Amino acid sequence: MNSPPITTHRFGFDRRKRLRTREDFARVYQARIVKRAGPLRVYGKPNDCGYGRLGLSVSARVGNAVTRNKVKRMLRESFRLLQHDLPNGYDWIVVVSRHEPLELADYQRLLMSATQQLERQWNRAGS
RNA sequence: UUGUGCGGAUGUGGCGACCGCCCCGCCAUGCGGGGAGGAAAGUCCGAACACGGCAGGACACGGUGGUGGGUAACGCCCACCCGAUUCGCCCGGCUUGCCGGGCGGAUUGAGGGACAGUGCCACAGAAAACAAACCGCCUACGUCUCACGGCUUGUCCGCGAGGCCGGCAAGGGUGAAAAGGUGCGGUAAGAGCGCACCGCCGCGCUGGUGACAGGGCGGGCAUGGUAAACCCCACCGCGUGCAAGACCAAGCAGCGACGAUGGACUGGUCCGGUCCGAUUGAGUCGCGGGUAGGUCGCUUGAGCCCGUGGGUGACCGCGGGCCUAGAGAAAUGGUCGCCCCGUGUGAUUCGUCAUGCGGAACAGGAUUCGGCUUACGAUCCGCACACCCCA
RNA sequence: CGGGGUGUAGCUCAGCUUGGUAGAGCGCGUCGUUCGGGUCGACGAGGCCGUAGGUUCAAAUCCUAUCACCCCGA
Repeated sequence: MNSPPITTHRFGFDRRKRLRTREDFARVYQARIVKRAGPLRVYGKPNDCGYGRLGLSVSARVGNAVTRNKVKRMLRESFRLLQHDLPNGYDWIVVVSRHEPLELADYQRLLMSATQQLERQWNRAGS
């Protein structure tokens, strides 16, 4: 309580940790490794950055601009808080289909299970 | 008092802690400052700005449509005019519960022209647009037949009934609409046939910037509806849109067909203007190849606030103050605590206390402004209606 | 962000230009044909023309707003 947790982890989420170009997205999509988790489809592919990066794809079918923004904020916040617990060194793309927005904890749980399944799949393919 | 509808105003409360996001600045591992809306929405209008070398003319096409004003401009806003609906009061008429007129209030109108022309008006109905006559009404005039009466015995007169030729458009009926309305006179019956009032048309007068209003003279009346049908008139409009466009960097590969008073700039056509071009090929079409990175445009603007003056008002002038997102796979969020508000439950010494839930609707900048339209929880204000209470 | 289009029977569409009767094919139901089914033939049901206003005597059609879906543009 009176001693704040001393952590070496930082929970920032700046522009370097996002997928920003057409090539970034195309490279992950072309790996064609995808897991479904509730309303989310998560694509994953290892990168050589040494940290995880996130890209979001939320089409207009999900809802109007307000609900799209809300979903994207939830997913970014989930990734930000979980970024040291998720499998390290991957590029992720989360594609969202139409649904009612969920709580933050639900998105965190969905993201965690999908990324762990993807890592197992990559390890099997590598070995 | 409560509820509903319409119109208007406000637009997710305050403080703090931690973890974060976008932009800017600095004495730069950090610190400081700024960070969604009234509709940011729909993209329905109008502009700014950019490019098309110039942005010009005619036709076509599209838009707007009472008048005057506001504005950079508008299809927006303001004031006024006119019409429609409704309510109240007054007057007149009669068939006494309806019709007509005047005044006032409220609401409302995409509100130029239907005597420039063309088209359409289904069904019903006799007739749907230089009127006509189904039922009906009439027998005065003309004529025929029959009955009766008269005396001057006739191709006579009177009277009555019926028919024909006719007269009429009041009433019935049809329809969304039937060719001015009401009343009186008039007539064989009727009718603007005549008159009064109202309406309509023409001419001129007065008032008003004007739409228009008022009254005068003349005309018995012609001129149905539809222009959110074509169209006519007046006014406006060149096209494309920040994915406009300017610059930098990177990268590639060409091949085939067609092709000449031809092609490009412009789009629907033509004119004007500019440029390119003649088989060593302007350009068009098809196939194929390369790039999808960066900087600028990018936020100081018909800007906002306050005061003051002018104007009925929209709005405008003057003075002072302020700088208020500018990112581009695209930011303004999450967790928690306290206060505050609403509400449920329990306790209560009726002052409150404890605890649970909720703090919201419509919705988020994407070049920028001015409008319009649509969406919207709660609170407040105004109007209308309903209900309840009191008198 | 900008530009354009479509909503009509269960499905695919016509009708809208020039306003008065809502139609076609497939599908569905009943009957006939057949031993039975298919094919074929006859008859029939099924529509607030996406929604809401307006113009008109009259609107699927004309005008305005709104909702949903689809396409195109560096």
